[in-house]
Amino acid sequence: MPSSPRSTRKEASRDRILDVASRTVRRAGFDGVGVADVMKQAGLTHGGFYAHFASRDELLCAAALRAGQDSRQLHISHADRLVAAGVPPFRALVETYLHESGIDDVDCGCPVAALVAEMPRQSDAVRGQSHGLLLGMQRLVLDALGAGASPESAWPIAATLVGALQMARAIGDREQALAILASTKRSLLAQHTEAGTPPTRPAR
Amino acid sequence: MPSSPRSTRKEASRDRILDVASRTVRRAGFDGVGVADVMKQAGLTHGGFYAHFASRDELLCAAALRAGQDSRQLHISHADRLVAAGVPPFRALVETYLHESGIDDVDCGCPVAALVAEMPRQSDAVRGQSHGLLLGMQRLVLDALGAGASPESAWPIAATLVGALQMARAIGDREQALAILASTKRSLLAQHTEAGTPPTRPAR
DNA sequence: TGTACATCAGTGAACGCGCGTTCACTGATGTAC
DNA sequence: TGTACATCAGTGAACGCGCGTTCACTGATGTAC
Repeated sequence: MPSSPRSTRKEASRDRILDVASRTVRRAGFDGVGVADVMKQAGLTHGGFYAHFASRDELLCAAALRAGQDSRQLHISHADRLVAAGVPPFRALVETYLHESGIDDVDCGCPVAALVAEMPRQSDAVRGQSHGLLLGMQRLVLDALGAGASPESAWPIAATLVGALQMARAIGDREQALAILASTKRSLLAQHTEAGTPPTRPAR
Repeated sequence: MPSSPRSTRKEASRDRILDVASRTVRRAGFDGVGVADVMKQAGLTHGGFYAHFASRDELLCAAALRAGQDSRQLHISHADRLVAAGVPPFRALVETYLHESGIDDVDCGCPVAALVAEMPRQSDAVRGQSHGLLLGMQRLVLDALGAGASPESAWPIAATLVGALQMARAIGDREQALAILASTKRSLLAQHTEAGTPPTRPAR
């Protein structure tokens, strides 16, 4: 099929590499991304890597970006389904983010929860991309809060979501992990159920 | 001074190694702890390491334990000073944990914030110690909440503290980091200021 | 008090291994005539 | 339609390096007589 003007095969390879890397970085962190391993999982040999990326660091940047896009899309498609079924947006956010499946499906989960602690140690370029991930999460929360919410009011909520997911994953016992998710959901929903009132009114 | 019965010199070396390792693990994560580097910072050569620990993994266990003890002690001494000055215990917890200095002084800060995302990937032994760190933090929050609080009610608060500290550290901009800490403090204090009422009443 | 010896903490060279990166080469694809 | 050639994605061996771990050895400390 010689229809495409410029090589689509290389693009397909790069796409596969990025897909593997974006899952690996969420499962194993920035430190856990190895060039040879990612290439192998993408069905290639490690030598060809530098035809796609100038360095491992460039891969980390691209993987962080891709991870943000993918997880955002997955989150929104799930939350929107709840909203369409009549669930209020904020509750849809909380139920989606703190869903039980987030404990196991780490490699398609939230990259902020996976990477936030490693961000300060990364190169300038990777920290730049990471900053974008944090702002993306802030935006996600703000959208769920509705028009009246102030930008800063998103941070405590984002922090609670991220921290709870991390802890649920870190606790060995399954039952305790579910208890963490459940009590965090309850707490967040209790704070933001004053029907229509913009939450966490900033003291001015 | 031949007073001590059994060698105190080796114990002093081990103590120095552990002190370095407990700070390193909080600054650079489990992955960032290198045997040779830790020994060098402790004023020793790497060859002598295995006279003190059976393996790097054993060092990680001991370092996690020490980090938990040290940061707990530091936290309590700071919070108790506030309580002695008339600050309510829960507010003392929040002000201490989300103090600005926590952004910079990573290597004597909370090991849960530093390590939680890496915990699931560690060996059984290290995950065991890590579990202890999580329970230690739960206890810290419960103590600040007072007698009436249920154990599960500590999790959302611990998650919020951990997530906010991580995000403040990860955001490049100083001003934004302080904004995250400030808005999280406000949010937590607003939730738990119903004067004496046990917070986050679990729906039974 | 002094000499001989055992103990023990720490040294530094060496090991095998996996990593990121480079590079000469292969083999397939697509173009030129 | 067919042959010759250029392009290009990917291969696999090789590199230098730092890691965790091992081990023969050193030099100081403390005990025995």
